[in-house]
Amino acid sequence: MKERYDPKEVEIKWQSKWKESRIFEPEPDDRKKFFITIPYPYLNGNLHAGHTRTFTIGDVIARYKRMIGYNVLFPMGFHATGTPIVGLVEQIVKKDPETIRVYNQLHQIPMEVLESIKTPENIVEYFSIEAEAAMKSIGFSIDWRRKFTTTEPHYKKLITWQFNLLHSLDKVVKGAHPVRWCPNDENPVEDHDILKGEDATIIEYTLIKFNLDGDILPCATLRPETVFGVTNLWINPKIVHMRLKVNDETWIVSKDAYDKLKYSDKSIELIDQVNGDTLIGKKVINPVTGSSVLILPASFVSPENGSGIVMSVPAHAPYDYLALRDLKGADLTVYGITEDVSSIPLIALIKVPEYGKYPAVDAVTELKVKDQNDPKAEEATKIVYRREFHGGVLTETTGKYAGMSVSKIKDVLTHDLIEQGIADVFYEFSEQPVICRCGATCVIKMVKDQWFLNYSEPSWKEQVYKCLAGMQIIPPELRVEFENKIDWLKDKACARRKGLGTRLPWDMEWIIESLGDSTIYMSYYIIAKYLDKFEPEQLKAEFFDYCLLGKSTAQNASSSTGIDIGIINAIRNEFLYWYPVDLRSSGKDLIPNHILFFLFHHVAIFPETHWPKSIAINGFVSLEGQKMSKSKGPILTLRSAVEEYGADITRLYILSTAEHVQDADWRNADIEATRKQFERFYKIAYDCLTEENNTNSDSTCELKFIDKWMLSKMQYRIIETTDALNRMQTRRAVQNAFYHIINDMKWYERRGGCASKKDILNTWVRLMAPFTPHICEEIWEQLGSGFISLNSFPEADISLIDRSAELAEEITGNTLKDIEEILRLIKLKPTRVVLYTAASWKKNILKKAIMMKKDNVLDMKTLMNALMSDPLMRPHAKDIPKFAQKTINDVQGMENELMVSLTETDFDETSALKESMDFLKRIVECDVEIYNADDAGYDPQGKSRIAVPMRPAIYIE
RNA sequence: GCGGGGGUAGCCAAGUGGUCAAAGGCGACAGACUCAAGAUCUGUUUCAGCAGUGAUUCAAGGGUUCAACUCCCUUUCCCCGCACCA
Repeated sequence: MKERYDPKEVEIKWQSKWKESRIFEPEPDDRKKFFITIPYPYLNGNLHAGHTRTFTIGDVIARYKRMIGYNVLFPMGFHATGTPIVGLVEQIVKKDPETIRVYNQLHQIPMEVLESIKTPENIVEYFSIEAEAAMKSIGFSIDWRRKFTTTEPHYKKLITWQFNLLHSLDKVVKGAHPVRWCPNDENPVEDHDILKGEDATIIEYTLIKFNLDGDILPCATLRPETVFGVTNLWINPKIVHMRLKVNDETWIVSKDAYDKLKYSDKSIELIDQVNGDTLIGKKVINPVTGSSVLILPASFVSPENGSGIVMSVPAHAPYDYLALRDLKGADLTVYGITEDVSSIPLIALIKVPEYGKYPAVDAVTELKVKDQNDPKAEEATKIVYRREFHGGVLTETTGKYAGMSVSKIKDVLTHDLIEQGIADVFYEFSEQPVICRCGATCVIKMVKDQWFLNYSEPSWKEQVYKCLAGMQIIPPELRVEFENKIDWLKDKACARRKGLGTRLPWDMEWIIESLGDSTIYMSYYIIAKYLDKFEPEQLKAEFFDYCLLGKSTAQNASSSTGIDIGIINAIRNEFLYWYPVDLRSSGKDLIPNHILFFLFHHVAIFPETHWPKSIAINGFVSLEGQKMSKSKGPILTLRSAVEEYGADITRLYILSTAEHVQDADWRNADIEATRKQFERFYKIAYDCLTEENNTNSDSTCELKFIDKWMLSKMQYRIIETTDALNRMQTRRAVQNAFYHIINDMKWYERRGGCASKKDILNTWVRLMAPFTPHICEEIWEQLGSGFISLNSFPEADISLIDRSAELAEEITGNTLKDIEEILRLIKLKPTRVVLYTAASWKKNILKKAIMMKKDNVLDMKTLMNALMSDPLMRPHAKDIPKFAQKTINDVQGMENELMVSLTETDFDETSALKESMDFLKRIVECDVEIYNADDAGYDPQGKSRIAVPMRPAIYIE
């Protein structure tokens, strides 16, 4: 161990020793196993600070588990399937300036390398080498024998097997789904291809088919339940409508709606045009209630929204109510309407606590909305909608749906109506327009004949809920998030036309989408170790059936694949040993995709005993307050961080800067501070080890309060660190194992503690080993034998917890603080400091009060009675009430631990202070005297009277 | 809109009923060391105070309690996800 800390030297030394000794290459044995995985990185860039955080947390847990006796499997692979790598190659090959800049300057790829990249394979090769080197440089304890890339032929065999299996289980089905579509490019539009309307989402409307003499007038609505309250339809008389043949029906819709329908999965044929005004005054049949309602004119109806035909529900929609009211007295005879339409009776169907029978009417009255053009109409609509959605219940008007809450009805009702053929689904963007990069306006297209993983299937979801219920989620608050996401997940298109990946085995023109192929790859880590034992073609279904599922026999698997039966047995046994996954630790961005699919596929394929055990989630990392971006910057690569600060400091910093799902902000000023603290740690260790060699007095020196205090403190640090690690609170763990102990050591040295430094260091280094393994190995080399990485994690020794020593240090520290505060205020250089510890009668009162608190009988009356009956107390009768009252207040809020310490130890304040007298003298630079108030000695101002337990009185000259 | 997470001193950030004027870090200021700078160490950093104290604070407002940053209600602001993309 050198006097000056050189991270690089230490890190290279230990990384190569670990490698030579193969200490992170576990084989099954009789220990308990722990299988931890981190999502493999996607190879379209270098590992950055975000990866650094997620992976370091995983490595710390792996190292910790190893030190507490588990046989730990911590493997790593690389993800390369999908489209981004293909896209990146295209950009690099055509020398896109922005791409070249980002990858050359931010990802730090030399120009000659960039120029040599021609194929996706080049990218995969380059980044996989870089990523492995990066992970090694920061000291992750990964078993590298098991690495693989998802584009390898062997791996594709697993995916083929998996999808065949899912297909046979009816988990992969054919269907159609809506996508954002550019009519000009004739392609789905991805996020980064959108010029305008990036936030637009696809909204599903229900289309209700009103009947007009055989023609269908479809009305799009987000609230299908209101069909029960329709009093009329609205049509804009100035708009030309289209009559269409839609499948077997005839529809009338606006021109815009016609354009949209062309991209749906229906067959559409234009018949002729219909002017809006010719429809007004006619009567249509409400397909749900069977009632006949009038079509009325309304200028507010816009052809761009929905079908261009609107159903009117004045009882619950302020606009409809207002429009109807506005028609009062209007002359509609031109449309053949002679009745007074404003007297059409409203139909209520939702009961909501805030309003009477007609919520729209009440809202309009309440907000004093004038007419349909009043901006407040919008507000009224929002309020009514929100209140009805959250608190509304359907009334008898809705027949069999009566009593259901509005928030639950939509899906059920839509489903029912579609089944009866009286409704349909209509898609619309949440905001318009959505413009493609090419300039064209995007539409929503139904992609037909698409392959889906039918995640929405209730029995599949049921299994996932069951799996989740049996899992530990870290942090626990996130469980509800998982439940919501499972609930939200719909069928997922799982095949694409382009990108890297495995072909769908039964429909070879499709490539399996790259999220679907990243779901059970954890099982492949077990196989990946044996890749040199067989060719890809040998990995037939029988192989996976037996090795992963135990179907049939090893003999059969061997004979149908030609793989040695010994290998087959070894793989099966290893699988049974390592599976299931004990912990999957990931960034929070992967919850709604990778992590969720990981659960779905595991429950579909594996028996319950092999379902995952726990999931841990962590937040992102930003740089000096700015969001990182792989493709635009800023970005900080793992390698450059390690280059600049060293592996251990980088690890320590990223672990300590935020907890769990909280986002971390990487700040150079802060990591510099970590570096300084770390160098201090190194110096303490170095001094301790070299002192030990020179003098031998330490171990023979008698233990003082301060030494016992340090040992005691250490036990708490161990307890806290262990507890934090068990909850995967790495920040808290580092606080305790590092920062708090540093501060303890500061105080310890300042107080002149001398004993057991080496013992303390021994514990401390082992406590730190999961976080900063390199330096700890380096120190351990001088302290113990073997690798610290394989040594045991410290366990707290309760017998070393010393409450008297803690009280002694507390009183010393507090007294010093008080003296310093007085000195600061009186601004004098002291010549004499006199301390008086509290009189014994006060200590008695405190103890009595604590005892009463324990028995739950503490109050002023009881305490006074007890005190006054004690003859020894009588001399102080005058002072007792005031002190007793104060004591009661103190004791009410006193921590249990302290009460125990005060009553159950034979701690003596005077002797504790006497022991630290030399220290106090040194700090205040004058003579210090200590008396007990019972026998005050020198006390010119009678200060001893104000002394209370744990708070000596002070007199300064 | 739906769902999730947040709002604590100049900044970052602990803190789920009493040990809290509130850990830790950064920054700032002062002192020690130094010819000096840096590093390091010590202290201060809401306000007032020449005796260890007092007053007012934890987004805003209200409530529960002997006691609230901590529990409940209302309001408000910020961040993230809402998909076929890894």
